[in-house]
Amino acid sequence: MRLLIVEDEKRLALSLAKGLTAEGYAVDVVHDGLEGLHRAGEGVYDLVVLDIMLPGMNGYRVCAALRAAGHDVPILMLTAKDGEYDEAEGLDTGADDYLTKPFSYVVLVARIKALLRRRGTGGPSPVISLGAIEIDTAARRVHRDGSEVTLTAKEFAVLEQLATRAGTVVSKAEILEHVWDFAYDGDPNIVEVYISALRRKLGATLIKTVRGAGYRLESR
Amino acid sequence: MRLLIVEDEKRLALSLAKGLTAEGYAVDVVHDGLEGLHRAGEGVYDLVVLDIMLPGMNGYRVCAALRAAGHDVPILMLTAKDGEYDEAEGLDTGADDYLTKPFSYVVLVARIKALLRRRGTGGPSPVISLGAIEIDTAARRVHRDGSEVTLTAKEFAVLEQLATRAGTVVSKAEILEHVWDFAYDGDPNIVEVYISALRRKLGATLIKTVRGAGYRLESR
DNA sequence: CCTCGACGATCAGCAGGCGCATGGGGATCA
DNA sequence: TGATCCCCATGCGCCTGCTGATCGTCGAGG
Repeated sequence: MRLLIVEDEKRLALSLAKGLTAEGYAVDVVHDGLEGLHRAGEGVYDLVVLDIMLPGMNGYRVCAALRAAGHDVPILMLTAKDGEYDEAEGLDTGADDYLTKPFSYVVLVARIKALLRRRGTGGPSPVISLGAIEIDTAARRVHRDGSEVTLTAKEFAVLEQLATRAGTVVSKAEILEHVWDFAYDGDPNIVEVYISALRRKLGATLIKTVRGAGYRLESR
Repeated sequence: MRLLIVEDEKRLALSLAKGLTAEGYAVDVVHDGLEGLHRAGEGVYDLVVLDIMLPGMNGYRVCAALRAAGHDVPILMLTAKDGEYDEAEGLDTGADDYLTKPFSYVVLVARIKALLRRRGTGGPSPVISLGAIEIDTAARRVHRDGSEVTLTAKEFAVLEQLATRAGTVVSKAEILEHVWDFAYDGDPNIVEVYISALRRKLGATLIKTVRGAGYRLESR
């Protein structure tokens, strides 16, 4: 699950990025509106946190431009409470939710999860069930034969990526793209390491290797 | 679905055009940067494949000019691997994706499909059914009379190529061009080797030899 | 109807690449 | 400062992909 934060207050941006990374999301940060538009346009993000007051291009215009280009990525807007910009305008341009500064971190995380849940399954069930394995994406917990398995943040992110596309082959490049952030430039071997860890914890049969193509999670 | 190819290497351009036409896209080709800019500016294309080294006007400038004029058509850039031009610069000018020569045809098609999908328009149906044989392109699985047949990456690629054009004759040269790199110049016998392997796994009757012309997959 | 040449099919063997496992070092958090 | 997590590096084994040689088949022409 990969997020983009477009926020020019460096301290706030850093703080959000750290917290969300700890939650298990892959987080990229940009400080400029135009840059934010380009990155969000890549289509690899599952959600965009978008400040309104930005250098380069303000948040409303970024949001409107994304929607005009046909992107339906969930957008959570941030704004200062003091007039000039207001909620209605934000929602008008196509934002999915809206938060007024200052806000508490837990509220932000709750809103993000709500938006992702809304997009993810459409229904109220954030639990993906695959044979003996159950994945609760909201609680970030995994059960095997009823007993809980503890996964690290990255392990969970890789599993989630495979699970949301269960039954189809996901290439190593795609996993890298969605789980790691854009600063990462390392060995694709890292994916194999995490696949290996997941197999050790969840059983060897769950994840199938498709040589030369990627990995596939059986849908049942 | 209409594509524009801006590429001055005539052989490569022709080859791409033929292959993509076979995939079901309508393809136009121009060999000059300025001409490419004009055509792309007409706004009738769903995607532009844009080489960087071009007579008239180089690819970066074409791309930048299109973006400056407000066009958001997806752009896939092509470039030779040897320095001077680099990825970052391409993406900076507003390209959506980027491919280094030499690249394999299947990779190119995958990127094109990914870009088009990102824009909301879906690709063709992933499951191809031919009599007793079923090909699931997303899961990379093939079933014969209901039971799964395991194919290697290359075997699958050859089969996929034949299947997308089921009922028509596909020449050995076309298969070579589409499945192997453009740079590949080995023994064309390799195609026969893979046809042989596919017949062994899927039954001898599925793939018909058209002597002197190529192979044909019966559509049912 | 037979012969011959060209094209296609198949097989075995080899080298290289891909995927997997493992251990260690660096960063981060309590 | 200890524990955990993440990433990198290395080595190894197996499978894949390709080559080259041989065998089979088709079709034309005498």
